Amino acid sequence: MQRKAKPKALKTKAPGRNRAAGKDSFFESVYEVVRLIPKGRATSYGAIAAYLGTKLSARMVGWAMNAAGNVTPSVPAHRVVNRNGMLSGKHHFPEPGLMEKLLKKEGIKIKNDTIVDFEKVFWDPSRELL
DNA sequence: CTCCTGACTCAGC
DNA sequence: GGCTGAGCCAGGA
Repeated sequence: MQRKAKPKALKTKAPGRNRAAGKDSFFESVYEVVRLIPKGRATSYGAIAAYLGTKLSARMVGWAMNAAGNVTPSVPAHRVVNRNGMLSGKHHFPEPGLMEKLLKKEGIKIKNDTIVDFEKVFWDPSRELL
């Protein structure tokens, strides 16, 4: 699925661009929210993105996670999964299986790289935090 | 400065 | 009902 036909430079000063809590980089905001995720819970990129105001671009959340392993303290990226509850980022971890391993350790059941009862462990920042 | 990619998500076919 | 297309923002080459 290659992104063909790129819409040229349409960046007409995105009207949104909501800087959550006035962080220097929206990355830090993502880290903060992820770190706030209670143990035994998980959230989705879209949820975090929506909380930050960039729900239209859940990709950025995942992108931030990419750098998460580079920041301190370590961000529990394993608690962040896609909207389906599937461990999409497990492939990006230092070692495959580490993600579900950590989740299982917290009490979350994983099956086929997918969180069982994701709705139960789902943690919405805009709902729990707000 | 320009182009691309990327751990997503929704809508359409 | 599964897959493809398209949109989003931001950082790196």
